[in-house]
Amino acid sequence: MREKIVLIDGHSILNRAFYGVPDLTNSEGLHTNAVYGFLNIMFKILDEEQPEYLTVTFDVHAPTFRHKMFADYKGTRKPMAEELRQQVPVIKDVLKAMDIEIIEKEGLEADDLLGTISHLCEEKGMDVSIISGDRDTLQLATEHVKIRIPKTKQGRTEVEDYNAAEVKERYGVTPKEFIDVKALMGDASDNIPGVPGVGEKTATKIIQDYGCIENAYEHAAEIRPPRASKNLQEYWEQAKLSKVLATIDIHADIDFDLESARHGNPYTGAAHELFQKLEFKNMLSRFDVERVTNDVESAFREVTDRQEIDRIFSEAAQAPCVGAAFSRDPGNVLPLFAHPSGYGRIALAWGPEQIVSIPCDMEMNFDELSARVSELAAKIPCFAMCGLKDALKFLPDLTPADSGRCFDNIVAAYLLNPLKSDYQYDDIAREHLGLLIDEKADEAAKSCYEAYTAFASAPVLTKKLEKAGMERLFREIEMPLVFTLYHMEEAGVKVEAEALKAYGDQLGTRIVELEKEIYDLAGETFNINSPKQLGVILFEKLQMPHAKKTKTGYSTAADVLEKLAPDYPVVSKILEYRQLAKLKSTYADGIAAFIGPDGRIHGKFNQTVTATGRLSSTEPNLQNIPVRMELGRLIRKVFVPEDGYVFVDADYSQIELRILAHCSGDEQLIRAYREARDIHRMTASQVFHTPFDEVTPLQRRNAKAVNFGIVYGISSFGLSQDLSITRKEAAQYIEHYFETYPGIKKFLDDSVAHAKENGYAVTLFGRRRPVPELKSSNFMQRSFGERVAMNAPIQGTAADIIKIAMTGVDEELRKRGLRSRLILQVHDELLIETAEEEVEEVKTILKDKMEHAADLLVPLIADMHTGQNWYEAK
DNA sequence: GAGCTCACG
DNA sequence: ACGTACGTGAGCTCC
Repeated sequence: MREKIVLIDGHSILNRAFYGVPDLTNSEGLHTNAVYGFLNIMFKILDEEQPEYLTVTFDVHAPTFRHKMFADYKGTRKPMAEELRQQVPVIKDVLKAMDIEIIEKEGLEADDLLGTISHLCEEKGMDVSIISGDRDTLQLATEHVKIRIPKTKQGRTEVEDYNAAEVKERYGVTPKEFIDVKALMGDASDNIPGVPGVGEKTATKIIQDYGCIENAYEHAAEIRPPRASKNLQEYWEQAKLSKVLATIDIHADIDFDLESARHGNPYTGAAHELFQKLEFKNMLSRFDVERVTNDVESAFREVTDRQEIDRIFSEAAQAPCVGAAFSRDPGNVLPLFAHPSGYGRIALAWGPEQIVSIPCDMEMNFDELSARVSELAAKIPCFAMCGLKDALKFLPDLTPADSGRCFDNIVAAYLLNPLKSDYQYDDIAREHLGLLIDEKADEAAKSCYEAYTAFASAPVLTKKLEKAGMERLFREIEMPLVFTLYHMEEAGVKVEAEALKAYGDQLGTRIVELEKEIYDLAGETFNINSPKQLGVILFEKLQMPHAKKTKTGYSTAADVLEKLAPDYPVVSKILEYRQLAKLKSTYADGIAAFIGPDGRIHGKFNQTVTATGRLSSTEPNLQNIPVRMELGRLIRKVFVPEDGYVFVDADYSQIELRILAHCSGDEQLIRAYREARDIHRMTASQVFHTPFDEVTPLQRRNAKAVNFGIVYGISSFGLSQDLSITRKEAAQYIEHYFETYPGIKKFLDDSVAHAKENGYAVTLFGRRRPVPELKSSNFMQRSFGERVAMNAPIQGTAADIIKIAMTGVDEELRKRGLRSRLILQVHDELLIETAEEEVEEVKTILKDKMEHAADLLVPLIADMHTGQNWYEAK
């Protein structure tokens, strides 16, 4: 049995994969499609061939590819796309992690490496498979050297195989003759000139007749067509040069040690780690978890003995840092002792060898156990958990005053990279500790892992935060906020269930009426909620002119329908139906489902979701309750304070524009805010060259839109859409705007330049938002990155500021022993459920904390309102 | 689960 | 020329 080696043409396959696999990115924004495709091809080949040896070759400096798809008519080479370039070091890392040999040698092309190695191996009596996307390598095919060209078709990989016989069959010449064919026909992408006037057909014919170009040259007179005959003689030197260029060197001077190419077990721990990071989830099944376990587990202990538990708590109390994890234990046979929340086990870690998991049992229920952890947490220098907010309910000894000694590893990981979709402890362990967690571990071991991760990653994360200049952001804004958000969620907001039900019923009645009217006008019944069906009715059956299309069909979005509404009564009805259906399903019925037994909604405020640093709100979303339209706004009447309380609401006046004024240092804008001028009117006056007092309402509205646009990272197209004006007009507005406020132009340019240089945008308080899109070779993506780079510092700074205000307000209310509570945040607005006798004091506190949350070059203004419900207070 | 639509700042 | 405003979450349809 002949031994076998697989040789992979690294760049060529990576390139194939890049263009064959749709754009994939992991949650950190790293492009991964080429790496993914490469590995798919490699695994397929390895599964099939089971070779004894494996090597991947790369060109050392490969700014370009030889493949034709990159060549333009001049034969020059296009630079590699940035998204692909990024992935070259990644695939090399992956291969290294899999213990797969990589060969690259300065001054040698990958083809020459492939040729030489395959020749060496064949001489040793081995079979060789060369995996390449490049047909140039076909000249290397022999009886024992097989060229395998993968094709990615609709996600499936098919491979074309060529030994010498298949080359002859397909191209009519032997592999050696293939070189001569190429010497005659040339190859623009490889800068091989060939002989003018000789293409593939003629070249093949000539070589079939004469075997090589030298013999053809001797018989040049006989060659037909005459054009080829003449040119072969005239360009003979060029033909000889072309043959040299086209010939792959099979005797290159390289050190090749077969043993180091031996194919062992590629499924290593390091590879597993990388695959997780790249989020190649379906490839993880190739890994045998047993092989990638680590030795942290050997320190794990499950403890049930009372005396032992006592010893643990007294030992941990002496430790500088304790990591903890509360876990739900679905396998617990004694759910009796668990908390109603499901928590039934607590793990603690206070050293690399000190990792214990304590299940609840008949001698200690969860409340007792957590009470001991609470005491412990309140007296040690550092208490770390992956997700502290949800644990605070069981840690009554921890107060906001202790936040400096608390460490939420998830919040820290979020600050370091806010683009991820979630922050599980095992991801933190892998990313920040290089620790792989055995997915098959039982609950006891998993809780140990989580506690250990909290304990061990805290110093690592701290270091990284310091290095990124985010330590104060973390310590002074985010960690205190954990407590404030916990307080807000605990407090919840009272909702009048009956009134909400009545509102929903009212909507329901009207919806039924509208449905009937729409079906009458349409001449048939259909599902109005289905954009697909609606599109067919409007644009095919009723023949309305369709302005826009989506990927899948007609657009039926509101802005399209609004243009049709004046001409088609049915469209107005559909718009009204849509509005009401939304209000009923999302708000009336949706919100009602979250009212708890206490008559209140305890929605979640998420601290680690948004890219910019804002909070997000879920279950339900309390940050998008209707306000712009009166009918929707009425819903706010069911959000009420407790008896004896009123709502005090405050919202920042134009906080983002004020931040822009501060950050840009633009003198005009700063002066305007200091003088409390009407900013939109002033902008209109200057941009449209109109005296301040003569600005029309339309001009002011347009100027307002420009101001908004600036904050979003303005584009003439976006502005023109928003204002329904031409792009040219929009561009003029912007141009005038920047002439008026040169400081702002400079600030926005600088923001983009900073993000391009550093890879992230940054807020006034040091919060970072990575902008990987800026490196994209795709115009649209890159433009998006530029807008993000302009918007993120502004939106993010506003988020920083209101977070400071929130903790300030929450802590002040508590410090003064008031009964009033902060209950909602809506980005630039805070709502306080205020005890009637505390109203004046609360208003003072709220206004003071909001307006002095940051010291800017312009005043921060919070507008205050009170009311008996949210509708009145806004 | 993706795509569309629409509610908010 | 390219096709778009920035940031979210939820309900619905349809594959």
